[in-house]
Amino acid sequence: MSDHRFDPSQADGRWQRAWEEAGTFTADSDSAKPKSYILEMFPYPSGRIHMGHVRNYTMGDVLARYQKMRGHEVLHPMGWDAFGMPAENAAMEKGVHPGEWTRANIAQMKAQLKRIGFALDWTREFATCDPEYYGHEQALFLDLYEAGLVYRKESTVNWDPVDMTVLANEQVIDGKGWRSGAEVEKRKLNQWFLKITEFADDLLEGLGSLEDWPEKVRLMQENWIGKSQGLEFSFDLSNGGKLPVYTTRPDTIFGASFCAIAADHPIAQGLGDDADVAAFIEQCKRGGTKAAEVETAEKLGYRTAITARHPFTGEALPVFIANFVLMEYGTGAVMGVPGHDSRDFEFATKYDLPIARVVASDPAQADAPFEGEAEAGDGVIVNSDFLNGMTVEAAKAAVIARAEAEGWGEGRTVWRLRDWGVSRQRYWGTPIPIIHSPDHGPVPVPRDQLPVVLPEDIDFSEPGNPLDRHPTWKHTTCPISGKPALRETDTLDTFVDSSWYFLRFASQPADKPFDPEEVAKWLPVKHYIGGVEHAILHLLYARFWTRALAHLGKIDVKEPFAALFTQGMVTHETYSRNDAARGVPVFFAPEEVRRNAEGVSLIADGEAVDVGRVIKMSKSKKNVVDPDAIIAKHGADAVRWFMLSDSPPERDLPWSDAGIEGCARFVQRLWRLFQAYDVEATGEDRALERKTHQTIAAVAADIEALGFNKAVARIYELTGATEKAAPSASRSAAIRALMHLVAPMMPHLAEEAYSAIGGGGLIADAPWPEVDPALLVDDEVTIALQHMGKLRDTVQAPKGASKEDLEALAMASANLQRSLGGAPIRKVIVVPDRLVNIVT
RNA sequence: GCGGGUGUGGCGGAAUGGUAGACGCCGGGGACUUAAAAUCCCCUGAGCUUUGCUCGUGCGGGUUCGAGUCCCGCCACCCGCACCA
Repeated sequence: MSDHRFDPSQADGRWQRAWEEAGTFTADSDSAKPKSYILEMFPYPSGRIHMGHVRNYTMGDVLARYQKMRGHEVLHPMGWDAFGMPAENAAMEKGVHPGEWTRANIAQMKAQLKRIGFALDWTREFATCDPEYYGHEQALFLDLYEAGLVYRKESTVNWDPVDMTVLANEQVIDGKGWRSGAEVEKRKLNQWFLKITEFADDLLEGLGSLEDWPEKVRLMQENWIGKSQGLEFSFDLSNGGKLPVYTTRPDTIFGASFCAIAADHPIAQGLGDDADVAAFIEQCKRGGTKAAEVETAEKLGYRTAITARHPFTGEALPVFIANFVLMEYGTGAVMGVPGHDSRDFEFATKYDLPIARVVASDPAQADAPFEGEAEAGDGVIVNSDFLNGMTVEAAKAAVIARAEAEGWGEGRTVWRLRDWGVSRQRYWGTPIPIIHSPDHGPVPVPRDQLPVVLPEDIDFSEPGNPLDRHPTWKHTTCPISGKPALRETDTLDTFVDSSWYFLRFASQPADKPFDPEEVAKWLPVKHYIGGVEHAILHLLYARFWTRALAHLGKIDVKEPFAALFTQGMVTHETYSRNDAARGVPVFFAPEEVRRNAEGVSLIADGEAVDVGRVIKMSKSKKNVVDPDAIIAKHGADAVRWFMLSDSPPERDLPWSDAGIEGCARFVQRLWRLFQAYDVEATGEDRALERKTHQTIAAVAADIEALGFNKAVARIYELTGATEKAAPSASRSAAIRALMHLVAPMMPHLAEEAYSAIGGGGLIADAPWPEVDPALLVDDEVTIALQHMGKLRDTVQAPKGASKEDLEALAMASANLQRSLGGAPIRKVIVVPDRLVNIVT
């Protein structure tokens, strides 16, 4: 070793080529080794890799390289979630074809990923916009269709009345269309749905087996599926009709003071001839479809002339049309119990309806007043006839039993989970392989006509769905009658694309979506890593597809991801100035500002800028740092090391220039230490040997638990200890161990050093160092000496010393004796190898 | 609004109910150098009457010989909410 500095600008590329030429990371399905499938959520090809990707993929990369060192055959693939709205937006704004734009982005991002040196099997790469991929997806869609898991129904969308187009939730800003600024309306369209609810129970049940998923994600999915037991019953109406309602709180039925129905409920629609009712229903249509908007909107109601007869008291309850009742959930109608439901409370207060107490902390509190809000908690039932004195649970059962016995209602399980609407009125997605025949209705496209390929010649100059406007594409013939027919012009939700891509990575036959035998070899994924923002939708949909395919007998796994890890975001502080003229902040990028002793100033004019909070990197706040620039400056290993250091992986990682510079310094520091490797050195250093073996074991445990920041800290410690040690065989062994320990994290540096000492072959192919268990335990420990739990002294003791010996050592401490001050000792607590605590 | 999470020095964080602040960054002092960079060494939670003591893990209570950790009640911030991916 002669170079004084490690030069990533030439080493990075050299080793990346070496791995590629050797096929080091190409997964061999036929290998006899144990298999590990390591997967990170594949990226949307937005154009540039961002730090969030780098963090996500670095974590997966460390696991993949580590598992390989541990003798596993590793599958670590990469591909592109390539359909979606940004490509269409680019088409509208810049006049580029979505396909061209996407392909160019993929090429650019792939080159970026390669420069970071990830251990990826690029032979399995694909993009979801490849006709081959989405053709197989169409076949799977038809499989589900034929199995009765696909159907069509009306559903509400955000409608922009000016642009005459359907808007995504993110395109609705404050209830207005993002381009037109027009107030968005709710509109009904016929759309395709997947019957995810058919698997609701199984999806819920399956959560219990996912032990290596974060508890919080399982909880979120559980709440999302939202299994609830309740009562469905019908009110007799004053107009002779019936009103079926569903409630999860039948125990509070004596507290009901009104009924509320959705604006699109048949009864409400039936009253639509009345101008006031029609106007109110119109009003309810305004605003977007987002849950957060619907639920924070002011509760509005229209009191109809109809009343509902209470099944027990016979009282006539007013029936309202209300904007907070959703037709999609339950029966689209509720009984309002203001005392014990916060929405009902707000509504009753506004419309001056009675608020009765039917649950109290104890029977003596039966007439306690409410303190400005509903009480949804547990208690005993009061003011409720035959339910009085029961617990909430018992009363629920009693009401359901009574309703069933008397035949006016029955217990029912209701799910919050709704069927998955997969129709999108857009171009850049998988065409839904259905033909609408004038004689036979919707008919599947015959399998031999798949894939239904998107037309290339499209026009984005007008709003609306380009597929629908295309002059010829949708015109075809009915597969049954041969008569002219129209293609479905909706495309599939891009979540469908990401619901089975992990199966395609495991096997890529040309004639079918995947090979079940290959899938069986690799699945389930051993570690699946991605952002917590996917905790519910993507992960639930992927679990659903896997189940549905297992249900059809196509694969033999139900849960695709054995272990899930959700990593935090990469954040950065923001720099801004308030634009007085427009009253909004103007943001500056990190490279536009300079930080010095006085603070942060704009390079352009030298004047100060406001330093804002540390938040997620985003283009709109300009607080982004481009990985390419950083790699060019510091090398891939420094960036990878930064991604793993300091912050626990599940938490946010604040980017800082000082931090990356520290990492780059550490790369050089290790390089200097590696140069001190001396194969001929002799002599033992027991303490360093111990430290080395303890570190190897601890780093392995930390990596397996994804505690990368802790592994990094251990490596720093061993580095420091090794630097300080005098030359010896033990020191050379420590240096060699360090090369292997950092190999998954700083692979370029590790290869360079390994080759320089003549390690032989690639360190990427070398095994993880062995640990001598005898060296893992220390023979001396530090004992804390406490008085009343306060530290007074510490003392060294042999490991495993007896309680009596430890107590004697404690009593010999002058500091402890001074604290005791001769007070009588009431108790002595001795924790072996830890502490002695004297209680006086 | 509903669901989920997070909170420890100037900063990122560490800590099976048992020595709070490992490790890193920043900062201060020193060495080397004609000088700088690089590198190396030392210090670095606050306070005090400084052999040592007191306070200190978002806030207020509690359990315990002992609480960052367990329990109860708050506060602040972040994420998700079904057409962003």
